[in-house]
Formats: sequence, C-alpha cells, structure tokens
Amino acid sequence: MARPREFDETAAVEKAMHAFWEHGYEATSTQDLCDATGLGRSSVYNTFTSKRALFGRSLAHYTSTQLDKRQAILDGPGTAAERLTAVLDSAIEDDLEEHRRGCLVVNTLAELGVPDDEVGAALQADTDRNLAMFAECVREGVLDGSLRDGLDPADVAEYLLSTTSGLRVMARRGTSRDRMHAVADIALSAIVAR
Amino acid sequence: MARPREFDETAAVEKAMHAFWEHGYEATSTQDLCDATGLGRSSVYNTFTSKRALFGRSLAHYTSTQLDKRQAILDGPGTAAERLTAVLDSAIEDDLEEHRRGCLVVNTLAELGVPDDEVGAALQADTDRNLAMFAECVREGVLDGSLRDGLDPADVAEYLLSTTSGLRVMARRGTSRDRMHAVADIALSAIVAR
DNA sequence: CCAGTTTTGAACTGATCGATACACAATCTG
DNA sequence: CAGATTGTGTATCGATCAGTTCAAAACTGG
Repeated sequence: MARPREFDETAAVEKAMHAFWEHGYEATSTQDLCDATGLGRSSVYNTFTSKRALFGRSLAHYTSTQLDKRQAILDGPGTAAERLTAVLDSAIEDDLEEHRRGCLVVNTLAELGVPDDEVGAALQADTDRNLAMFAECVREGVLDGSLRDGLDPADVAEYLLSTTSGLRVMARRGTSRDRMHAVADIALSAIVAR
Repeated sequence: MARPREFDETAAVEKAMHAFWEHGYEATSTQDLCDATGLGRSSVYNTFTSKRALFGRSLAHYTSTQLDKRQAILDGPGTAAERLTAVLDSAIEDDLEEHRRGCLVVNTLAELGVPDDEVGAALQADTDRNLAMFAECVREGVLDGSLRDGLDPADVAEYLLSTTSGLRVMARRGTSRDRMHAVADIALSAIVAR
C-alpha cells in the first residue's frame, strides 16, 4: 500500500482501553482518547471508525487478556478447588490494584447493559467463555473429588461468575482485601467437598 | 411566601430517578430530566441546583425505598434463613422487572465508583445500612439455629451483599430467572445450618 | 388592590460533544 | 522519478452539553 502507520494499533487500543476503564464509556470523550493514545483525531477515526467501535476493540482486548489469564490458572496445577481458589484470589488482586477501577466488563454491563452491537457481542462472548471455563473446571472438580458430588456444572458456573462479579462490585464499594478474601472463602465453602 | 410550586417535588425526584436508572448518570442529559419530570429547566435548576444534586436526591430516594423494602422482609416472619431466602428472591424479582435495568446503586458504583460528594455519601450509607441489616439477621440466624454455628456476622453480611450485587450484574448479562434462583440457592447453602 | 416574593417559560451562554473536510506529507509500485 | 494511495494535522462542522439570564406570571400577606 502507501504511507505506513506511525503507531502500533494494538498499543493504541490498549491505551484507549485504560481511558475507558478509568472513566467509563460515556465519560470518556474522543479528545480523551486522542490524549491517551497520543494520536490525532484523523488517525483515530481513520483507524477505528468511531468512538463506539474503538470501545468495542478496547473491550475485546480487555476480555481476551482477562480470559487468557483465567484460563491459564484453570489449566494450572492443583485440584479444581485449589484452582478456583486461585481464580478468586487473582480476581481480588486485580480489583485492588489499578486505582480500584473495578472490572471493565462489569462496569460496562452496569452502564450499558448488553447493547445490540459489537459491544454487546463482546460482553456476551465474555460471559459465555467464562461460563464454559467454570463449568469445565466444576466437572473436573467433581471427578477429582475436590468439589461436592451432585453439583450442576452450569448452575455452579453461573454461581462462580456471579461471585466474581459481586466481588468486583465490592471492590468499587471500597471493601478491604481481607473482607474480600473472607467473602471468597465463604463462597467456595458452598461447593468444596466436605 | 409567594408563588407556590406547580409540581410535587418528591414525584419529580422519582421520575428523575427512573431516567437516571434507565440510562445511567452520564447518558442522562438535563433535557432528558426536564422531559422525564415534565418540568422546565428553570424549575429543575431552581429546585435541585444541578444535575449532580438531582442525581444525589434520586439515588437517596432509590436507596431509601430499597432498604425499607429489604428491612421489611428481614423484620418479617420465619427463621433467619427463610428471611434471607426471601431477600434474595425479592432481589431477583426486582432485577427481572423494569426492563432489566439492574440496580441503580450497583450501576452507579460501576459507573462512578464512590465519588467524594453527596453521591458517594449516599452510596456509602447504602452499603453501611445493608451490611448492618444483614449482620443483624446473621446473628439472629445463629441463635435460632437456621444458620451455621461460628459464622462471622460481618463477613457473612459482606458475603450476602456481594451475592446480591453479583446477582444484579447477572441480571444485566441476561441470565434467566431459573438460573438466578439456582445461584441464590447455592449461595445460601454456604451458610444455612446443615 | 398592592408591594413583595417566588416560580415559570423562553431565549441564550460558552464549552464541548462526536465526527468530518481537506490539504499536505509520506510512502508504495512501476 | 511519476502516479497512486494512504496517514496525519488543522480547522471546522452542526448538535448538544450543563447551566444562566430575565421578564412575565402567579401567588402571598397586608
């Protein structure tokens, strides 16, 4: 083609993601996005079409990173119960760093719901992948004996996703690390083998 | 004094609350508030000072209503475990009606965090009152034998608030009523007496 | 009916919103 | 180097933002 880009597209998406994460979708102006990415307006619109589309890209980047991290923990060593504990601990640590901005997915769900566009599609995909990952781990846990017998993997997956979502809201309320760990302990006690 | 108001202030706050609830704080314009309340701009600003202050009033009205409703259930008949079940069921029903707009408190926490103003104060007050109500019920449950021995009321209160917050996020994800009830069942199974 | 007080409606403020137009710079292919 | 193509910077678009101004309207106590 012709003139090449003077910036890295993925790096720009990442910087935009942090801007959206910090202030939310509506409260982040296109000027904020230019400032955050270091790009001019033309470059932003030429590359990403619209604020909405850039948000979609940012959200997809966020969910991809987050899900990969979670998958890595669930694919790691230990019993299913231990791995689920590690997932909750990791979620709590994520919530506490980064100026307590919470989780971009939860924040977006709260602000926009599941809109009928690429943003909603990214949110739905995130929900589905989380549920699939959790359900698979629950099945493993029933087999390895670390989780209780008779658990419904789909229901428990929904329970675990609800639990992590709840923890992320608690983080925004200002709950302390110790309390969040106590909450996670109680939550897991409902499903670990006795 | 002089010329009387042509509208009911509380009714106006309630209408404004629904507008904020439906679209979020940032996405609700002052024009939207005029339309929703049926008031002119002058009346809105003369009565409520600013969009932010009206949001604070709307949020306080919401939390007050919600907390009173929850308190009524917790003050009702039945064991503590039964009353907590009723609270979660009520929260689920609330989440499902009203076009799945979720919970105004959770939505606001996600969008704004806990800002250093009247809005943040309303959010903090809501958190504190919820925790106090739950903790008291947990104490009663340990005494009446419907909840497990040795539970820490403060931790379990935080757990219950986290659970309801998580359910409200799940509602925004589009989770079905049956699944939400299944999640609530699992959540309660962690603390009910065996 | 009148002075005093408050509410109300309409017009309007400067600022900012998301997005575009367009000239020009920078690179590619030939 | 020529011509095509794409990226970038600046200036700007109309719309909308939250909030103000101001005079007419509607009430009060006297």
